[in-house]
Amino acid sequence: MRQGVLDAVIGLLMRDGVQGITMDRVAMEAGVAKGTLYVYFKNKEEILDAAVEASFEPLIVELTGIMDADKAPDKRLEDFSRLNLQFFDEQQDLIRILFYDRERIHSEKNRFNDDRYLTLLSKVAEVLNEGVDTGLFAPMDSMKIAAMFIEANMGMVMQRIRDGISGDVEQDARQIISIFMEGLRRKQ
Amino acid sequence: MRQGVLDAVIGLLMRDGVQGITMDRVAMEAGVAKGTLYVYFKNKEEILDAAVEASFEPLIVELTGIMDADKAPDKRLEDFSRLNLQFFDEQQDLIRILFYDRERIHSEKNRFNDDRYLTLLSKVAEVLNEGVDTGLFAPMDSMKIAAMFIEANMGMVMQRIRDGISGDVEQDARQIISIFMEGLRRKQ
Amino acid sequence: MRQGVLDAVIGLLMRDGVQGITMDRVAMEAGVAKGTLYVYFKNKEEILDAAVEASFEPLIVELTGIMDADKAPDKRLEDFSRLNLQFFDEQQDLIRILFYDRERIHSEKNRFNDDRYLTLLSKVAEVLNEGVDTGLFAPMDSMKIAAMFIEANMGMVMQRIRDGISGDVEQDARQIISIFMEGLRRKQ
Amino acid sequence: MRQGVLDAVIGLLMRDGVQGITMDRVAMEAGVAKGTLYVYFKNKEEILDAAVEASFEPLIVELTGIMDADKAPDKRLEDFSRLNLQFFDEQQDLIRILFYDRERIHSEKNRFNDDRYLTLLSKVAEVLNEGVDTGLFAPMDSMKIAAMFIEANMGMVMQRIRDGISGDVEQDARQIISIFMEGLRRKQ
DNA sequence: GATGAATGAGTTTTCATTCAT
DNA sequence: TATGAATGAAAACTCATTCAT
Repeated sequence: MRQGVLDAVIGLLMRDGVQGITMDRVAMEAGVAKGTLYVYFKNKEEILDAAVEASFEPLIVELTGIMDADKAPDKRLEDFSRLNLQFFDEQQDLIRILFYDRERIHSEKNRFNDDRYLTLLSKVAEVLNEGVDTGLFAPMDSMKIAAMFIEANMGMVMQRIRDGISGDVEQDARQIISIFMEGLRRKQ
Repeated sequence: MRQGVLDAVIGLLMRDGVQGITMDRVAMEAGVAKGTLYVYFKNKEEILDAAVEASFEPLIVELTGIMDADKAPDKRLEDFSRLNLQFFDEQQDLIRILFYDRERIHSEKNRFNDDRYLTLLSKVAEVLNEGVDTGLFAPMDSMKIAAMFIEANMGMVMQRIRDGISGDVEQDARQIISIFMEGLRRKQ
Repeated sequence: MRQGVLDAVIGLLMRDGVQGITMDRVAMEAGVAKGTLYVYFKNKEEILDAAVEASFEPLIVELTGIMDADKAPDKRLEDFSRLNLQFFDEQQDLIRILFYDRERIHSEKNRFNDDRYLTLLSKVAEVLNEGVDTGLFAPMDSMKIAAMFIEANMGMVMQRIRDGISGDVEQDARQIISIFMEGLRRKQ
Repeated sequence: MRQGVLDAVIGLLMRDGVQGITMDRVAMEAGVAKGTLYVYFKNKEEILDAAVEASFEPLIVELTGIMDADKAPDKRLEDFSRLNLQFFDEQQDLIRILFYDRERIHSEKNRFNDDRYLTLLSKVAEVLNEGVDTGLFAPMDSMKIAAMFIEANMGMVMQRIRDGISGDVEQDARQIISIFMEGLRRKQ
């Protein structure tokens, strides 16, 4: 039931965007009565939050798993990029939710989203630090670089979407890693 | 008058976010009657768009100028990063608007924002292409890299804000450029 | 407009009681759109409070005037009783509101009603004190006696209503005063 | 079970007032399922009525007993006042219920409350009549005076509560009786 | 008897927009 | 131009009641 409602929200979110979400529509889409929504969720905000949470859960879990994997740091970052691109290729409409989500990141109300994002951020920073410790990377302010890395990945995701998912994931993931590993400069 | 209304919207957007914008509040903040808003703007959407346009106009103009400057491509990218960081250091509340704006980028309604963003994106891509042409950069899919670059810059901006604007702009700008130029890998 | 809404509320309150008040009905009765109600009042509670306030305003004003009149204290109390009985004879449906109102008096939310009631209470107590000062009354805890006096008057009002407004006002007012002046005991 | 539900209602009534009563809350407070309430009571109204009935039962029983006691009428009235003050000193939150109850007295639905109140009223009137018959009191419209007496007692109760239960019960009870017996006028 | 999930009609509230002045 | 009172459609939310288990 709860899950059914969340699925309905995700569906509507994908189809009509955040502004298109009304409790009426959610109820209809979920095939329950409007009042039922309030049995499981306190109010609209809570439904939206739960839906966003639910839709990114799998990605977060997998990305976190990757960050903890037993591989070289640069390989893990590459896996991160690959998985990220894949996920949004398949769920590109979720981008819209992501932006909804991101806006909330900086709102005072929603600590949870902050936490989730920040946890991932820290995980990436840890991997960068590992890379520094093992002599793979030069010393850096790892939190800032982690933020850059995540956002750069999202930039690539969005550009792919604008292009209509052109090019394959593998190649774009390597492209990201190549830049972060080697920079843009031509090697002579 | 028109400008006063736009300033009011910006103020509200900064203070309360997109959800906090109502025509009532805009009118009150601008010190005009609600009906007056409709003398200058067709509807709410137009007001929002115009306000976002107005607030990012200076940044866009300057960034565009930088992209067209007569400097080496890598220097121009460095200037881009520096200006970007500076702008958001001074106007960090505008971040909220940015997210509003971003969400709209992917909505079907708002061609303008798309255009503005895409124009900048193209400008950056052009610079990258110039760099490729002059042998400074290796060949690349310049639109994707441009998207990554812009988003990576925003990642840095956001991390700076989360840190409470720690570290100076100059250093962080160089950090971004260093990564995109040289990558993360330790030089032996 | 505001007044029209209040009149509508009073009308509904008299006809259907507090529970029968809905914003829909109020709007319909007042002949305005539902939304208009929210132009003049913040919410339902405020409308109810304002309506109760408005309906007792005349009585309060007159009773206050009587308490300040230039007459002997016992005469003023007699006038109080007479006016009170008269008012509720004419507006007996307001009794219902009064009871609604009284409930609110002791709720934590509604300071205003408290104030209004307490002001009248103090006025009556003052008159009693004057009577004590001039040697007309024996010393007393005037606030408590004032409360008793007001409530005793309301008891009479209610019994008159239960009886179907039997007996004339003049006689019942004198009855009240006679008790408070002379007590129930038979004079030999 | 039934009693547990009634206790729950009383508790809620005391804590949050009439408006705060929902079947949900009653069920939760009583520690039963919502549906169970409908096994023992037909609907919400019946629950409220039964709860009010239950809470005033002890007072009513005792007051009635006092009215039937084998004492002089004025002594019985004094006992009435004393018991009344005591009861509400101990249960002052019940005042709220009383007002709820009073509102209902004048509604068409609730015959029971009316009956209960009117029974007490009649009892008091009977005592007054006895007093008249035995030559203790002057002739009077005993129902009206009974109503005044009861309400005057409630006025004292409420003033005591407003004062924070100042003064002792004994003294205030005597004060009420003194007024009804001798009036306010100074004895020379 | 007891449950509690589900209901949906009814209610309050919001707010972009209009329009007579 | 400027106003601001009025609108009403749409939205959020409440809660007494039912019913299959």
